[in-house]
Parts: sequence; C-alpha cells; structure tokens
Amino acid sequence: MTTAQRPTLEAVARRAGVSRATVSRVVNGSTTVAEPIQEAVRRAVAELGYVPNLAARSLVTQRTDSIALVLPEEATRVFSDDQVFPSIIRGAAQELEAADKQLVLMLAGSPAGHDRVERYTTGRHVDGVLFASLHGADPLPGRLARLGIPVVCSGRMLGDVPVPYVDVDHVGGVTAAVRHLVDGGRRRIATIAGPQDMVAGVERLNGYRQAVQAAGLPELVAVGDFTRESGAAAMRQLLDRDPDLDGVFAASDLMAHAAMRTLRATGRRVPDDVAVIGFDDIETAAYTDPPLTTVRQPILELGRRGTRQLLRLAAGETIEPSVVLPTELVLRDSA
Amino acid sequence: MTTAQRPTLEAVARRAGVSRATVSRVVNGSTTVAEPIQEAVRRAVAELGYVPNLAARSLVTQRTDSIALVLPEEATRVFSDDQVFPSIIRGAAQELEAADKQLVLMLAGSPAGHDRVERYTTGRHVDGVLFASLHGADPLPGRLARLGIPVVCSGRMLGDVPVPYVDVDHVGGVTAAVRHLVDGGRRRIATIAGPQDMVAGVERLNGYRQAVQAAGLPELVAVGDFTRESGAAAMRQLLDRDPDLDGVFAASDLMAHAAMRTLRATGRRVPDDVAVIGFDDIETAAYTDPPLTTVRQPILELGRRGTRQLLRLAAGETIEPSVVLPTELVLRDSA
DNA sequence: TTGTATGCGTTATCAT
DNA sequence: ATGATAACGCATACAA
Repeated sequence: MTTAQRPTLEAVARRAGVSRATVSRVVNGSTTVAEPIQEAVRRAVAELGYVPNLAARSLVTQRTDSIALVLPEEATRVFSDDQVFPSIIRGAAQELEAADKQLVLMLAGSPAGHDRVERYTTGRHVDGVLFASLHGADPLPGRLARLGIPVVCSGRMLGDVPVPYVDVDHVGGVTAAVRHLVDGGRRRIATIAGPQDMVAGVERLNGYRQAVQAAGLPELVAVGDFTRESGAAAMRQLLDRDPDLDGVFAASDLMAHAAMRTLRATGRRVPDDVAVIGFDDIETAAYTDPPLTTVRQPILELGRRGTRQLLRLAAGETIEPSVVLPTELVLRDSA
Repeated sequence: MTTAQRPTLEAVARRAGVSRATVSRVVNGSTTVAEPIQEAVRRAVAELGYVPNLAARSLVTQRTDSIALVLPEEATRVFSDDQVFPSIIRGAAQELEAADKQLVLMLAGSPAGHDRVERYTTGRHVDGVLFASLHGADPLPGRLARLGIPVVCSGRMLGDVPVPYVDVDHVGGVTAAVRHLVDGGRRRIATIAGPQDMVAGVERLNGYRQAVQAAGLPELVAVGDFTRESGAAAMRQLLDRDPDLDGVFAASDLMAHAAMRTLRATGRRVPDDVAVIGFDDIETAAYTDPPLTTVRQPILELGRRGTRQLLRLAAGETIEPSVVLPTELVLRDSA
C-alpha cells in the first residue's frame, strides 16, 4: 500500500508548461488545441501516469457514465441454474458496452441491500437505473422516477406504476402452449404456476386460464416459485388431485423439468401418458429427457431493449411507456 | 425528465437554520450535535428529500465504499450454464453486503471493455478490485497494484505477479480423483484438460500427470476449454487415439457431462466400461445420467475469501500473499 | 487558441 | 457544541 499520490490535472499542466484548462481539453479530446501542445500534454500525461479522477469529473459534469442494473433478489436466487437473470445481465452488458458506459450490478435481496441501492442510486452515482424481477409492488422505481432519475423496468411492474417498462408476451406464449396440448388431444391439462407476486407468474397463469376456458376444459392449478423443488412439489400435488391428468404447462423450465422427473417417478411416460410444456427455453431444455417443448422468451433481448430504452431516457429522449417482445413455442419431444 | 434540482447540504442548512457543517455532522451520525438541533436537521432532510451527493463526498473522503469485481470474459461466457462465475459473484456479494459496500461488476471480455475497466478502476471509482478468471498474463492487476490500488485475484495468476490471491487446491483434488480411478481398477486413464492459458487448466493437467505417473500408468491428454462442446470433441479425439480407455478425468463438469454423452453415443456404458470424473461439482452434476462423480471446489467460498482479503487490504491491513482452499472428491455413480 | 476564474457538493480544520 | 472556511480535482464560461 504505497498509495502513491496520484497526479492531478494541475501536475500535468505544470509538467507540460500549460494551464489546467488546456490539459483538460486535450484529455477530453477537444480539437481546439494546437497539435504541438497536444503532443506535449499527452507526453506529460503518459510520463506521470495521469488518470482523471472520476468523482471530481462527475461532480462538475453531473454525469457518471454508468448505469445500475438492480435485481431485487438474493444472490442465491439470481444465479440459480435458471439462466433468466444472467441473460438479462448479459443483454444489459452488451448494450452498455456498445454505449461505452459502465454496468453497476446491484443485488438487493435483503432490506439492507434495498436501502443501499436507494442511497446509491439517489446519490447520483449512476445516470439511470434498470430494474429486473420486481416482486409485489416495490416502491423504489416509482420513487426514483419521481426524483427525476431515469428508470426503466425489465418486466412490467405489478400495480399501476407510471414507470416505462419492457416485457415479453407471456399470455401469447402460454396460449400457444395450451393450444398445442389441446391439438394433441389432451383434455385434462394442469398448470404449475409461478409466484403470484410477480407479473411473470400472474400473467402466465392468466394465459393458462384463458386458454383452457376457451377450449372448454377444466382448470387444474398448483403454484410454485419457478424453482425445481417447487415444481416437484406442485406436480405431486396435481397428481394427488387428478391422477388422470394428461397435460401440464409449467410456468418455468425448471419446474417443467422437475415435473417430468416426478411423473416418471410415478411410472408415467412423457409424453405418452402426460405431455409437458415449459416456459423460458433455458439452455438445458434441449438436454432433458425427453427434450423439453417450451415457450421461448427472448430474455437476452429483454435486457438489451430495456437498456436501450434507459439510455435513450437518460439522454433526454422521450420513450414509449411500454415495449412488448414476442414469445415463441419451441417444439421438442415432451409434448 | 423533470430533473428536479436535487437539494444540497446548503439547502438543508438554510431550512434547518444551521450551518452546512452541522448538517453534515448529523447526516454522518456525529454524536456531538445537540439533540434538538439533530431533530430539526433530520426534519429538514426528510422534508426536502435530501440525499448526499456521493461524488462530492468521495472527492473529499477519497473513498467510494464500493469495490469492483472484474471478470475478464465475455458476458456470454460468464453466464454459461457452468455456475463458476455466478458463484464467485454470489460470494463477493455476500461479503460486501455484510460490509455494507457496493459491488460493481465489470465484464471485460473485449479490448474496449478492458480499457473501460482500467479507466474506471484507476479513476478511483472503487476502493479495491477483485479479479477472477484471468487468462494468460493480464498486466492489469499488477499495474493497479503498482498504482497503490488494493487488488486481489480470485484464482492465482499465471506468471510471477506480486498480487495477493486466493485459489483452490487443484492438484489435491485431481490427485484424489485419479487415485480413485486407479483404486477402481482403471488402467488406461485419459484426461480432458482445460485451457492452458488459465491456472485452473494448467494445474489440473499437472495434477493428472503427476498422479498417473505415480501409478505407473500412461498419459492420454486432449485439451478443451471447459465448455460442453469442447468436451465432446476432446472425448471423440481420445477415443480415436485409444478405443480401449477405461477412465476419464475431465477438468470441468460440463466437459465430463459431454464426455459421458459421447461415450454412450459410441455404445460404451458409464461407469461399467468407462469411469468418468469431473471437476467443479456444479448443481446439475447430481442430475446427470449417471450422476457425476466429481471434485468439488468451494467456489462460493473462493469469492467470499477473495473479497474478505480485499476488504482487509483496502482497510490498510497486511494480508497473506496467498490463500488456498481445499477441494474434495464427491462420489456418485459415474466412477 | 490559450489562460483565468469560478463552482460543483462535500468533509474537515480550525476558530469561537 | 457550532460556524466559517479551506480544500478535494475537474470542466467550462469568459477573457485575452
């Protein structure tokens, strides 16, 4: 820890024999500086190993060139083997890379984490905030928006919050899935729903309800939380209630995977006895046994679009209050 | 974008009828302020919705209370379905949560990203930097360390760089794996090695070489890059060179998984004909067919320890130049 | 084209 | 216990 005193603009200016202003101009790429002087400044910068102090810079520019991606989840959950969050992160990272902005990832599962996020974002440490995976009616996005901080939600918020969002067409995807089951002759179609405090959970259940009703079929619902464990439990519950069910739509691939294992454990064949369709199209969906038919959601694109919208907003543009991306049924062997 | 002018200390001070200094004291929890005044200040803060400007604060305190986790990888790679990086992130997030510091995640796969990381970290935007997954001999960690910026590497660096690190006991784990194969009567033991520009790849191959030599057995090596695809290709290569091999140690679970599939595709049974052992113990290792025997590395703990070391370093403490965490052979059915 | 001077919002050092 | 006041390092309006 020598903590060598870092050279400042002032030091570079002295070394190059010019004023601070001129050094600043060169460092920031102004074209109005004579070439020989630019050269001298650049040499001084290199010799001293000068690096601008970003805090000082953003204090005066009122910009930080970094944006926050907030995941109001426990880290354990964010990086479970469902690739949803990672994909959103990737999408955001790609767009920010292109814009040469810095990604600040904030995990806010705990109340303390939530507070820290609030301090950090309201403290103007970032130029904008992208939220993902909101549970219930988190007040933070609305609060930030009211403070004039650019905010976009990836995944619509529950409740009636005036924050722009991007989301996927949950209902359309589920409708296609259920219709496929019906077309395949299934008549006792159950669903393993997602958590009902998240839009993704609510919407996919809505889609299921609408679709089975439209087909004149009965509803059979068990609720999980998108994880494998909850999927297995829900599947057992459904079998208890209707041992003769012949189709299952699970609101996540992880739950679908667990459901297939549970079905097999009870001696049922997939898809011969029971057809199973998932939602997400995670990477391993093609490797399950049998390969999983599922609804693909463009989750990477969700992260990208959300980020693009946010960057536009932060740049002062007016953006659409909502963007909805299409989903697509991917046929494999499980249904 | 109303961008309401954010209230400053000055505004709060006027409102509360005190000086800026006093407001600052209250905001920062100084005890030397009379209770009634504290009360008045707090009310003013609440009424105005005052939030400290972090840039201004860190400009004077020279601290940012945030640390960077740098992953010199493409986002696509970081969030592949191997859970190594996510676990490191989780570990770091947990420790920082406890320390009430902010995690800044930086993906630096591209040269541009690498530059951005350098600007950001040398720009004093963070109090310390934790590197993970270094390829080849990245000069950045050493450079930052020389600038007096606290740096720790999660995973030892290739080359002889004087940067403190934490890593797992690769050789010990591999030795246990190969010994288990030998004890099981295997005599033609191959390895699918990891990328040779990373310590994890190099060390695991070293471990394999030492172990088979110690057992008086021949070497059989193919090199992959930890991914499934490379594992399948390497397995085919190995079978071409020795169709009668009876044991495989793969340097990652993903490669082991692909190897098992490839073996089955060629009509071989696992473990009857060929025993397979992986490395990592990712979550899905227990769900492969057959469940994968593998070397567990405490990857979450690696992230945690690295972060703890970094925090100590940033606090001015002297830390051990290296910390090595134990690995453990987990017996399942594939070997 | 270059330099001077000012302010960004804090914290910290002094007095009082 | 509280209040002036001086940094902190930079960008920029204005002057030259």
